[in-house]
Amino acid sequence: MRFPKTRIGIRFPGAKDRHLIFGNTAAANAGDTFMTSIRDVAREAGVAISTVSKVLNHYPNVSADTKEKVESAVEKLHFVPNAAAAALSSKQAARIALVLDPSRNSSIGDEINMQYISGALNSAMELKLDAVTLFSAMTEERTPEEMTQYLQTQCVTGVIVFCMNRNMSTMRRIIDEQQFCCVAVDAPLVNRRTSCISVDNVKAQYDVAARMIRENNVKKVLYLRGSSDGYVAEDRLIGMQRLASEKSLSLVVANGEFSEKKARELTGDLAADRDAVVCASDMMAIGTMRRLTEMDIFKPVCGFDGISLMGYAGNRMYTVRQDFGRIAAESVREVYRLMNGAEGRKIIMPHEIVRMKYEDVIA
Amino acid sequence: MRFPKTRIGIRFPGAKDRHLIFGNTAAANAGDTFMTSIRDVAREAGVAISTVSKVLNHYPNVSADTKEKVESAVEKLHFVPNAAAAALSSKQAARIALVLDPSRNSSIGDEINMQYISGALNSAMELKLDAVTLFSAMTEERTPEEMTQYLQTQCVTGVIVFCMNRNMSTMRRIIDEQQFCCVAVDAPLVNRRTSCISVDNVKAQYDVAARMIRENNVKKVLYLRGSSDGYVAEDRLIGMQRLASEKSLSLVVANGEFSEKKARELTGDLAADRDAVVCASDMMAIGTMRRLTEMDIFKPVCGFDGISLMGYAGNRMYTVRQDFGRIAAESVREVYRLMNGAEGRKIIMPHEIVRMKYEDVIA
DNA sequence: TTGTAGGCGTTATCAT
DNA sequence: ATGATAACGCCTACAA
Repeated sequence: MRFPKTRIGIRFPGAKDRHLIFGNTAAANAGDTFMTSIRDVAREAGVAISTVSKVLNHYPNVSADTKEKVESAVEKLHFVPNAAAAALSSKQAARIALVLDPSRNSSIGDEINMQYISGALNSAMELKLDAVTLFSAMTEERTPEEMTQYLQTQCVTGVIVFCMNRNMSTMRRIIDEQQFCCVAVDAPLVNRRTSCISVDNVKAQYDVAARMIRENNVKKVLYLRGSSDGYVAEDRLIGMQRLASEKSLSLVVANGEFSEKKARELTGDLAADRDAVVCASDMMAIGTMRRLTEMDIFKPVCGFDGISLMGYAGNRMYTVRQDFGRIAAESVREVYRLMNGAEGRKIIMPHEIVRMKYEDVIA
Repeated sequence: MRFPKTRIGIRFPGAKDRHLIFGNTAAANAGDTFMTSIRDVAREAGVAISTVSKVLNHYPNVSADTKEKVESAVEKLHFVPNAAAAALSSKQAARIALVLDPSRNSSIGDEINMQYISGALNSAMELKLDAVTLFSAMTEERTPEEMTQYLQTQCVTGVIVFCMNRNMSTMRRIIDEQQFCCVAVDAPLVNRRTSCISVDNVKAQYDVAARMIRENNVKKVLYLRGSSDGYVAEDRLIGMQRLASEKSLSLVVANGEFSEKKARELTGDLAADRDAVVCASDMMAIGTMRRLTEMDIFKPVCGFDGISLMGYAGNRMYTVRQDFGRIAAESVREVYRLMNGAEGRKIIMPHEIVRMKYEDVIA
């Protein structure tokens, strides 16, 4: 037995013979996969391989004439360069990793993560970056050294962390070590090769609560804050506190941990003598509203994120809409900038105060 | 100017000099990235490169002694083989592509897609396959030739299509051409190198409707079918028809197109004289239920899919729960089988009739 | 059982 | 402006 048992793949008989007949166009062995290579293009265009490479990579110093010849050969042969070979040769892969946490609070997390993914993938495609998606569980179960090796192995040079929180020690080390270009979403981490991106959480929380308070007569508010694993919870709390002090509100703060369930409980315990409940996330807002409905009392509630589930949650609530797809797209652009040598920086994305209703979310 | 403008990446000064000093451990030029290679491992273990390779790939015919030496060297150096080089060299990449459609009916699609993704990625990791995710929009805007090239370029040998429908001509061609190992989810496409996987849609639709009918006195049912772009709609309809004829039910069928909105409308138009509404998807069930509530009448409704949004939709409804994560995991295992030479086949996954309530979906 | 050497498709250096 | 050619890191047929 010559081949290892665990190896994967279809055998390509004859693949090794191809060069005997120079080029592979003639080697039509059954089962062989035609990988039209740069060599075929070169032959078709009647130029050297290196010239083709120069055309493909938009080098200067190629005559318009040869350029055209090469391009038409490329077209004719449907040639697409082999990414693996390019990466191997240049050691400069145009490859980024997206790190997500799929296990966040189910419904909400799914919607947000899908928006992240599709925003990122579309943007990556435009920039001709290819992307692999990883889960935080996968990064955190590795040591920083293992993770570094893994990323190098995969020819990844840029990483976008969509779920950065204080418990992610491996990713934290990766960021600190600055060996890769990173973008941290919703976490205030910046260095020469790391940028961060988020909405202005302080202002957004302030804004949405202010809007709700302006339209209702509220003096005493219950604020359900998020857990402090994430970095955004503090900012949002600050926004709320700022509003409370400006408007001389009575403020009770409880930790709802971004959990619908926890918010339900806290609402039951603490909401009775409050005029309104401000929640640091939509899921908590939904839990709160639901509980209030069960208790058969009405109080204004507001959330944060702008997920479509809010449209199903009964009463219309104010919330902060973040455009997650756009944030992801911008993150990709930013990591691209970094990969081209730019310095890390902080990016603030716009937000919007909205009122979600069923009619708007239904398709 | 020597480097093309559009190139990506951080320069690694000195990278090309490394071989002058044989091996790269000594070449600690600033900015250089240490790619510990199989060569380093070989040196550390005092064996030949090919021997290391054999150990790594679990070839037989390696003495336990050298095997151990190599393995400890690997561990010591945190060595991880370079996937690009391996793929390039062997032309047998352990790489699969996941094709999804993120634009399906928002909420429902997000939840399902995330379950697909996480199920697939986890399973891929176990099998040491790496996965790239693509969107159907990306596959379908390419010609089959371009797509083929692209996949080869990316060293992809296996493809799982989670959103296969009759409009996807490019993927259809890819499947028919049998150049890649494919798994089609929810589409009855099988050939030597293509498997398909889904629940038994006929039986599932029959089961859930039967359950609902048994517990309510229903004689006349409105069935909201799905659009026929997808392959499952027909099967579900058949299941419903079978039940109707067995139980001598009066059956009215309308095309709800898997749309919540459409289901609302149809409910308004057609439900009045019906005893119950059976929907081919949860989203339609939600739309239906919502409309019935607005009309202030109650009729039993059942859905299909088992998404958690059902828990928010008010009344408890029966639905068919599919374990999308498990389906995805199984799909990956199947594509792995195919990549190892197995033949395509049809796989039926189990389903479950459930009644979703708020308490079950809240976290 | 272990080692040697040639090749995978591309990029980059250096002549021409 | 173009063309040889040596890497890139790994795999594998074949020799030892």
